[in-house]
Amino acid sequence: MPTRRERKHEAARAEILDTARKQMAEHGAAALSLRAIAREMQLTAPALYRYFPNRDELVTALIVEAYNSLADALGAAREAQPADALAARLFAIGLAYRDWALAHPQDYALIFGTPIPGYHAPEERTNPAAKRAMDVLIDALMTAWQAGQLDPAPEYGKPAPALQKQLAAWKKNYGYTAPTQALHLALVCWSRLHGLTSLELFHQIQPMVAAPADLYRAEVAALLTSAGLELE
Amino acid sequence: MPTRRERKHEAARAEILDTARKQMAEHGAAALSLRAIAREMQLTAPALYRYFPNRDELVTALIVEAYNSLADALGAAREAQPADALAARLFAIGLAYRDWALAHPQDYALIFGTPIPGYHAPEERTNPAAKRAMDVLIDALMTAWQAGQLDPAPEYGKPAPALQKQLAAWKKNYGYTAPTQALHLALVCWSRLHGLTSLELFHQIQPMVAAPADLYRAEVAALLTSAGLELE
DNA sequence: TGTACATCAGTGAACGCGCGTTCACTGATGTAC
DNA sequence: TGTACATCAGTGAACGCGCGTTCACTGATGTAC
Repeated sequence: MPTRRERKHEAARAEILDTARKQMAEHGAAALSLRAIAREMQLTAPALYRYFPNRDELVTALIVEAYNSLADALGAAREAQPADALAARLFAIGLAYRDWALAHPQDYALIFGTPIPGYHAPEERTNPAAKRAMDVLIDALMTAWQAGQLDPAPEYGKPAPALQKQLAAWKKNYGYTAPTQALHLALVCWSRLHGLTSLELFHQIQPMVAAPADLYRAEVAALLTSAGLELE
Repeated sequence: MPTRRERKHEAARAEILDTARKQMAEHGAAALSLRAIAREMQLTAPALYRYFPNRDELVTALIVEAYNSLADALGAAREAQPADALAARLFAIGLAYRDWALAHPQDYALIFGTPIPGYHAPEERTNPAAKRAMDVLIDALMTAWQAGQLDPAPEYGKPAPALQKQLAAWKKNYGYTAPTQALHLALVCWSRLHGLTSLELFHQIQPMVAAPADLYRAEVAALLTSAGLELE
């Protein structure tokens, strides 16, 4: 049972993170500064040290929250589809990836963009959060596999021995029960969703295709084909 | 005919850019600073203003050079394959994309990562350089199309009308003669190469698959299948 | 219920640092006659 | 070939700025008896 004081402390901490996110949205993740956050909150900078031992810890907290936010968004998109509509679920997850990125561009940049100079993420804390997001994809594919609906296109059918070995190691490390084929597909899905999203968010693709939504949708559909899943 | 003085000026300018690249490699693109460059060159900071009117101009020059370097690398990879081995050429381009990124991580981050805070790229100068790189891909696909070897997989066969319209606009804008199908495939290739490369370079994928080379190679192979091209 | 004490939030001044950019300047390198 | 002048490279001091972090402190909020 948290005391009144503890609750206040947590609320203040949350407000700092919110303000930080707001700053990121305005000036970019790399421009994050304790002083600017304090200024916006009408506090002096040293006050923040009651809540975070230093700037890096604040950044780490933001990263972890960003991964969780992404995982929640992907999970919610999946749950919005009927439990037995496996293709629709994967499709929804695919679209949700880009939607989340567009809605939280700075969180996206924080996670997937250039690392902030001078900051090094403590992997033992960021990896579990990252895994949560990845697991939404893996679960969707594993469920499809269990239902006998996963039928990878030939090019993804038989991973080469070298790749097979890597996938097996990953599977063992993380304790997955899905076949390595499904894990391979999960990585493929992620990287293909990520490729277009990243190019769009960092303004690489707009000079060529101004509104990449349709391009993205087509790629998600192609992804389903690669997995052997069919909508409807 | 450049005078001796002009040649010296150009050489000094080039040395500044080299030093900047070196600094990027050490501390990241976002930490670029005129003073640090001057320090390393044993100059005072104001001296750099003889060569660049301000910091942003230097960053722009670095970006343009990075795009050109990428375009050169992709072009060289293509040329290293026989002119009639169209599949092999596309495969080589695909592998070269990642190789270049691994060899020039900071140039890659500068181009494709989070934009540097406070810097806004002048598109009229960076776009043409970006186009040079993209054109290597498009050329390869267009050549394959002209040779009647391009046979897109069904999922990429018929772009939906909305997408078709976007592709047609791009084609017209840039004056391409390739069919929109080939242009679509070029974007797909790029985004799929980019997705994995970006995840690897920004250390997203290593916790799962420590050595992503095989995964990447498999994706490039899958890409050829999507285009209907066959190696050998 | 009231008092004595401990805990915590936040302040204000200061630390040493690095940044981009300007300015008036010195000295060397080139050019014109 | 020598001299007078213009051009350019680079200096050193200064500008105003923002940063993360430390420290000793005040005042308010809670706790124990």
